[in-house]
Amino acid sequence: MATKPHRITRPGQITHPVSATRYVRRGGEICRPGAAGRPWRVLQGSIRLDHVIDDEHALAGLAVAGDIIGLETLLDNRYRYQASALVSCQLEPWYPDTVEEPAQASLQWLIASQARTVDMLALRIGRAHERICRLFAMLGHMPVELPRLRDIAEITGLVKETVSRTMTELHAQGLLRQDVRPRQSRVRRCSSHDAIMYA
Amino acid sequence: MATKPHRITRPGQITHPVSATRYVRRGGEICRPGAAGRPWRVLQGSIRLDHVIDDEHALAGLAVAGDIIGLETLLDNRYRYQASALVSCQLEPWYPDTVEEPAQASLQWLIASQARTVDMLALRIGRAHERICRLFAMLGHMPVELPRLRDIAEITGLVKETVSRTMTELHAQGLLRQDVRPRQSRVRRCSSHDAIMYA
DNA sequence: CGAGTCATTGAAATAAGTCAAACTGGGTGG
DNA sequence: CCACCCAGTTTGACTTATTTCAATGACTCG
Repeated sequence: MATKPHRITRPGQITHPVSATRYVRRGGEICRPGAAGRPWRVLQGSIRLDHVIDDEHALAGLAVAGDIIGLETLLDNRYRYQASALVSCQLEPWYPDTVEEPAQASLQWLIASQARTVDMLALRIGRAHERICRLFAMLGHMPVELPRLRDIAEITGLVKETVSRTMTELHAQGLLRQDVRPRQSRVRRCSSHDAIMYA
Repeated sequence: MATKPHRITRPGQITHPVSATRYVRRGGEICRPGAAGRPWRVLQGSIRLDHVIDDEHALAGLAVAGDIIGLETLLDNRYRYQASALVSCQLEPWYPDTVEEPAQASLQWLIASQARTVDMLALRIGRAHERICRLFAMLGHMPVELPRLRDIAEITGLVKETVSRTMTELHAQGLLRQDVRPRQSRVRRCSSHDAIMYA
């Protein structure tokens, strides 16, 4: 707080809504189902959405730069999915464009959502290295920061060991930049305080 | 024809448009991307949606009884996906409920779409028999008519041989009704005339 | 420094894919 | 009307990519 003024870790404590850009580090939780909140636009990074039911979680979607998450909050102010950062993310609050006709806009979101579904499904067929490369393509080619192997595994429907071996292979083939390795960075113990807000 | 009056096998030959209910037989095409059309409500049966690009097709979604397909036509009157009947289907034209606020309704569709995505993704992880059983659960337990093995395979991300073997297994375990076998019925040569309309 | 998570590696087990061949049954055309 | 055709299905033998299980190393964070 002292070194980073205006930092807020709890929703509802927004101090200076001048620029409410929100930074979430790799592995951090962005929102949880049932919690109150608003939609966000992803400025940077990539996000996984999970459907959580009885502490079982199932992959529900991916969001990359430009996408809007939490649209369902427009309905009743509640998140339906858990969102967590695959890599470090930058978000900004998003408000519906009142200029555009609401129904039209909603249809656009629907179409975008369905298009994303096609890509997601494709991440679960084919060989391991195909799946992983396809994922990287979705997240933006040549990522500087790599998602956790566990995340990659859960998204592609592989196990983490397979992902690890495949990544090693990809490195050997020069398909990944030398410096891009997943080994670094342990995800901070997730205590719902991973979000860092700048005012 | 003698025993089943009013049966028509070619579109364009609608005789009595009193009820525009549309019947499509297993394997039949319901709509194709780019074509003009309207939304339909699925009354019976189940449908696969495919994203077609350069005669490559990728599974894009599933629709079961109660679902509405072709919502995107509200935007520009054009279908985005190819829809074909996994099993024989009954459809009726669907019109947006003007009573409900459009944006609200659109959000509901979006939420439904995302929920369906979760289920679809689940069809591509786990063992073959788990995937297939999960699919049947989605399509409504204990289907009387079975989708083509090829469809089951493409939806679950397996190959048709694996599906065939697994089905045999399921039969042996009594998990499928004796009379429910996929072997019957060859899908009619698909010349865009598979729709059957009743007046 | 320990605790815990994440990543890596190896060896063995196996479920699923591949390739090939035969069967099936309903359309279709002669 | 019937033989043929063909998509769909079934089955077998073989291959292999991936999972599983287990153990170790690496790095963060408290």
